[in-house]
Amino acid sequence: MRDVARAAGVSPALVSIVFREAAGASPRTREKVFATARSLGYVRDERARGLRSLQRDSIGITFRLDQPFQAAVVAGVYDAVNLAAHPIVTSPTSETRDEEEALSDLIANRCGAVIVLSSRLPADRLARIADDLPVVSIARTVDAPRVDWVASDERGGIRLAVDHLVELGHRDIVYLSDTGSAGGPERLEGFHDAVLAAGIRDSARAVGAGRTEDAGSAATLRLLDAGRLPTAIVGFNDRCALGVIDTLIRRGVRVPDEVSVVGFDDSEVAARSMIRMTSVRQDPIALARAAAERVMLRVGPGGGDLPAAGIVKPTSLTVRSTTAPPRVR
Amino acid sequence: MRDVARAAGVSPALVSIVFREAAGASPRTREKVFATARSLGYVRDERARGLRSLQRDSIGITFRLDQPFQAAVVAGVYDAVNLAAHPIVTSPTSETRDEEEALSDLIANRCGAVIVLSSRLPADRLARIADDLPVVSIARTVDAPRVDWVASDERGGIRLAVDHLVELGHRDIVYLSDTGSAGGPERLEGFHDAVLAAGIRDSARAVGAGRTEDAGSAATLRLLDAGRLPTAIVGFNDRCALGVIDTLIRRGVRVPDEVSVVGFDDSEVAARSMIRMTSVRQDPIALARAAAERVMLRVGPGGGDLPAAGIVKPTSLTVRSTTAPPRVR
DNA sequence: TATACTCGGGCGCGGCCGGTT
DNA sequence: AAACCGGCCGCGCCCGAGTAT
Repeated sequence: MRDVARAAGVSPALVSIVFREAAGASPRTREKVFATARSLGYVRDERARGLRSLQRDSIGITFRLDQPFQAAVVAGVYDAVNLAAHPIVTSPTSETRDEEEALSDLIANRCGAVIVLSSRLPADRLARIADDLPVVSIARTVDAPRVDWVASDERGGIRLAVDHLVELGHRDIVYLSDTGSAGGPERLEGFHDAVLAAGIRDSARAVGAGRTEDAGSAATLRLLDAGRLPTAIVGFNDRCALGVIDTLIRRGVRVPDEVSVVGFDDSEVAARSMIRMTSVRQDPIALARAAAERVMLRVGPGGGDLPAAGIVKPTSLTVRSTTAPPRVR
Repeated sequence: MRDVARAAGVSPALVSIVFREAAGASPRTREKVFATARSLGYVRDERARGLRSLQRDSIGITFRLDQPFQAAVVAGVYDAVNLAAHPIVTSPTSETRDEEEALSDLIANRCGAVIVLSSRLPADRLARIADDLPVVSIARTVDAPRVDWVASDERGGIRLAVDHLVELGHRDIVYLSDTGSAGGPERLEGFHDAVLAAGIRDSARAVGAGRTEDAGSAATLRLLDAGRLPTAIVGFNDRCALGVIDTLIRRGVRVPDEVSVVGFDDSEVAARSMIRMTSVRQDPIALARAAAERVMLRVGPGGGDLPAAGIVKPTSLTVRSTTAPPRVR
């Protein structure tokens, strides 16, 4: 900043004024300062800025690196946030880097608020963090004071899937559940609701599986080996459903001729590949936008006093080629 | 830190000493300070730390959010870097957030070095950045002074693919190229080399395509409509190859019975789904580790004087179910 | 002399002051 | 009155120089 001031022939204080877009500089000077800064490749020191400006305005995000859906949400958050007012700090998790580490990085950077994606932390842990700074959870409902959340209508989504299958004529339906994941309990409840509403309680059932291709594959193998293959399977998510399809095909079971399969997320792989999977769609951009608005409200003046809000975004069903009427026996 | 000092009954400076693991504190005091810090939920302010400690030791990374391969590399970098000595700052790019923005964030955080993944910036731009701080490029060779790079053996990878196809009996091979992407030119050269070496120059050719499913699909449609379908297609990457397979199947062309397809990256989708794609494998962990070592060398004492290094990591071929001998006509 | 601890200055910036053109 | 200057403080921490056992 000193260098820019010297090069532009003005005082450092004026450069500061220009960069902050504060009053007290002529348009001509503004342009001159910006120009010299550009030619010097100068960028304000974000650390010093954050350190000095007492209000902590940056927004931290934790997300899982290997989850494309979460990547889409993160991209959406960047688009929805006013970056000039709220710099974003990302802190990814992975197989070997857990959420606590990721959060601790955000706290070390003194973020003014954090957005957690599909957090698997217990509600009371999130609540403890929310004592210090606003927490907005995406794709995970949190029943805690002061923790906001934005999630898809998981219940309704599974219901769309079941209704679609019932309409096609299916009654023998299996839902592959994963209650350990964010949204898992809601999806399971949604399945039970839908099954009751459709009056197929005796022929439909849920079994535990998981959120990966391997989990879907293993669950399918168990169904095959037990000789209890249904006419339709609803996967916990697209990855799980992919494992189902893969395994069925390998065992010579045709999809959708013999077994229909529905996924959840409507991720790119469901849409693009030769899979053409019928899937429950949740809108990452809508989730991101809602969370961004909420978090900007929180870091704004008086935002700390707002009661915790839960925002539900609708889901829809994308019908493709892995669902069809059951074979008549 | 003041609060911790007060609570522990010591001076702030001593707390600093303890947290830095520097000499000058008794084991008893150390434990007491850590204990009170833990009970207060205190984490050092990363911004102030970086501001004061003149040596800029943090490592910035830019990567593309919607590229799973890059996500794997980022996870690998976290594992390979000594995080206590070198905090990592991530700065993702997306459809709407370009590399320059991402880099500017890293510069604003005064990173001591940056790792760029599959950068599409021109070499002279990277060189200009490298005037100010060490730059290590992953999955993109850079011919510039002071810019290190770590990349897979793209040439050799394509050659593995072509040799595999030739061994199966293919002569009529098309390579779908994308010279606009990192590694693109090398892969194209590798294709030409391999074709020459195999003596199939008259029947093999490269055509422009792209790096997405749509690009692969469009190129395939052009081949189909021109009536010039080869017996084997090598995609620029897995996503491109996926588009190829998808389009072939929809047009009633069986894979691999009528046309063999090879991808590049050996990403999760190639391995897991019902695709079972033969693909050239590059090792994200090896790339990450090499880059991490290089960057830690650079930020270390005397690291600035090292000449630029290019490190090539070997590729391999993962043979699955999308390649087979050509149909005898 | 060594070990344990304290003190004070300053990193780059923001924000406020009185003063000058 | 608007545009600008110079200076000072302090955000939270690091660190060299100092003090006390």
